Amino acid sequence: MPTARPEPGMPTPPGRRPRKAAAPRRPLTQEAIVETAIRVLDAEGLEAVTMRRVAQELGTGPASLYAHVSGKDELRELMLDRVAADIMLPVPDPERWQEQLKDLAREIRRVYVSHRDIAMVSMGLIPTGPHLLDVAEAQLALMRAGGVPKKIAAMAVDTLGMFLDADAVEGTIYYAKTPAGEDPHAFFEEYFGQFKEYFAALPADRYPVLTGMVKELTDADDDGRFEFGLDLIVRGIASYVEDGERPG
Amino acid sequence: MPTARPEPGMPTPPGRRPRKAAAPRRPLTQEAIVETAIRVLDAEGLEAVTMRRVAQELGTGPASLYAHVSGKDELRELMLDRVAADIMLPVPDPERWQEQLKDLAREIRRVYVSHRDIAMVSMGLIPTGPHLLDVAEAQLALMRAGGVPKKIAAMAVDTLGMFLDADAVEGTIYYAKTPAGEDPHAFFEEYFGQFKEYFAALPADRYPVLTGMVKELTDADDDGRFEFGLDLIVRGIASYVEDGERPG
DNA sequence: ACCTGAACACCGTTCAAGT
DNA sequence: ACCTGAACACCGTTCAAGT
Repeated sequence: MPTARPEPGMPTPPGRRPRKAAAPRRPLTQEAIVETAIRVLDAEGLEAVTMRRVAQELGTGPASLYAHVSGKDELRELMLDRVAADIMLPVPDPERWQEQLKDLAREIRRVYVSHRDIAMVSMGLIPTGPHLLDVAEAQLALMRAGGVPKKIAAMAVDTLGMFLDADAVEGTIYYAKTPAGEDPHAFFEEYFGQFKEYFAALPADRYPVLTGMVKELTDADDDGRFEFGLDLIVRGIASYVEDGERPG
Repeated sequence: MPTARPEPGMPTPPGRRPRKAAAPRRPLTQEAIVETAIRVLDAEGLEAVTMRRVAQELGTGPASLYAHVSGKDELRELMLDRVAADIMLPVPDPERWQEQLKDLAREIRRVYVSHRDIAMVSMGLIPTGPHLLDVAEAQLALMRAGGVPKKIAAMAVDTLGMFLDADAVEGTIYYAKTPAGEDPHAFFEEYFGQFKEYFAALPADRYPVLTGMVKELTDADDDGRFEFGLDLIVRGIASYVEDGERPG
């Protein structure tokens, strides 16, 4: 045992000051950095994931991260790809491709939302990470199995991705705004109630249509909105399947 | 003329040091702050719009802005609403509501994209500004004139908004990434070319479908993608119009 | 009422120096 | 090769003090 590391539980001998507080248990690796960043993300949201904060959590300074990660943007992309690994992918069944595509979209939503506002990273990003590409491959495989032309499938994977990103960001943004320490649900209720009042008080002469449907506009539940948009998109994609091309 | 302000063109008399460099020409108002912020946005993107930067542009310190604006978030919302004032709104023609809704979407896209990544502010925001509400009112009016049920119209305005936001953000993110001083078009060409190579080099056994349609995936032009998604959404909305409810 | 300087508590990234 | 402390050039917001 040539290491000078102190035995756990033993006090520091006099005059033998430890370097900082506690040496990082694990040597710094890209994996450890990404894991730690995701822990911070889950606990406090994407905004809290700073180079300094992640470094602190690992018991070092921010400069140390740059040996394993090129910067903040790369760290964010690595986090997203790591999260994408949790998305369960279907085995294509050409008979049921539309329902399978919807289920996959729901699964992506589930995983994204379970990691706060991680979807923000996906917005405007061309996927290059292995797991993100697995997800794209699965979507394309379902559509192609269903007879969707290549050109259409290529654009549809984009449109669906935009929808999923926007929905996940939209859905988590209120939680992100919840002041630390407050109950997110109660805050949300409060927050949303204010908007109902605001819309109801709008001048009817300037906004005749809007003020005539305040109830419909403010009652829209998240899941209903998601299912509505998803159905629109999947039905739209299906409309491009030429009858002869459809297997089964 | 009781003011001690120096005559323009005159040098500062000895021993009469001016407060800073030059006094702000206009007194600070919310309007002037928002205008200045939009000028910075147009020139350098949303990220460059900081309280300190806007203050500097107005010849003051950041603390001075807080008398007219509650903080950075409010300033961003005010900027978005100001920009939304430029969106030209249609007079509903029930016969052509689908084409009018598409045209309005194209107009929103045009205005958003002409102000860099301003759409980022819209993402996950419940519209409350007068001009943003005008736009929502116009969309709802078109759909209602076309016979779309209230409940559907309420959700559709949300879905369409998500699509427009995601598209505008997606479309400007590359420009936002262009290093200062470089030609955006040349950078974009370079940047995108690298992705083509990357996709072409992907392992075909793990990504069989994807690697079989690299051309379709990387050729997708922005406008084509937008029109595809827009058509999907508008056709989807139209499918909810009950035949009896349609005027004409 | 409005504006200010200074301060507080943060950022991402670089770099020379250490091991 | 990896890690570090210190520095650089920034952030948003608050607050006591001025006019």
